[in-house]
Amino acid sequence: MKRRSDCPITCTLDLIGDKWTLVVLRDLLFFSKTKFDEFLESPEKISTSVLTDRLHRLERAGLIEKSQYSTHRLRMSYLPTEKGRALEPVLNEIVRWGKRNIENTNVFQRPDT
Amino acid sequence: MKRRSDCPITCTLDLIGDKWTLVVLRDLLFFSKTKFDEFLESPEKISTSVLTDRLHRLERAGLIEKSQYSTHRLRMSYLPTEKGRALEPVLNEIVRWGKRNIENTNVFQRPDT
DNA sequence: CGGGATCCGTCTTGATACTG
DNA sequence: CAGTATCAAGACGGATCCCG
Repeated sequence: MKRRSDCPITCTLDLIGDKWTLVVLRDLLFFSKTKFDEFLESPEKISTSVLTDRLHRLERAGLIEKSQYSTHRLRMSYLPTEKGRALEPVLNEIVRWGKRNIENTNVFQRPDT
Repeated sequence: MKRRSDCPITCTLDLIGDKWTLVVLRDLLFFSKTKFDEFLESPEKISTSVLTDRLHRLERAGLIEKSQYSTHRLRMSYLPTEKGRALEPVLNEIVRWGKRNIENTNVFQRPDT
């Protein structure tokens, strides 16, 4: 989606404000996933086309960096940039809210939740 | 979207993780908008059908409450519940990130940004 | 007239199957 | 392993309709 206004909330949401993107970011930031297959394994069952799309968007937005970590066979890894890691507080607040306001969410073992 | 897992992030996103919902929440929490028309006036130009849908979802999720504020003529107002107001920290973190990491976002005068 | 609901064409997203 | 191609499903925008 194109930029819709100059509001910092709207602009941020235009980059990351959809469910699949945030699931990918969770996997990157909280579970340190880096490979295509690892993202596919998450319980939400993202499909390959959506995953490809979201990884591209995140890369274009400068939130992750793609690199080949093996010379023969293409083995890609996706790592959050500084800018991407700066989203952790946002994710943390979402976790806090979710745990307090939604029943039956799991324990989710991670630092400052 | 139905609940996809027991992850607190995913569950939260299933409720509020789309751009229009969060724009409406911004208007509710930061700009104290309460009336249908006020939401329509925002620069993002939400359409009436989408607005109707999001207000319903937020109401069903228990994040806002609808009430009639005038006896004759139906004049509705939408107010955040306790649970809805608890999302402020999430929005605040989004604002912080947006202002730091996206060019040309506006000043957005609100408390703890 | 305020406050929506509904319909419809279009644009976007997603699930699967298949490939370099 | 890391995607693309294809096609189906769903979300959106705008107009119009409806009801008190």
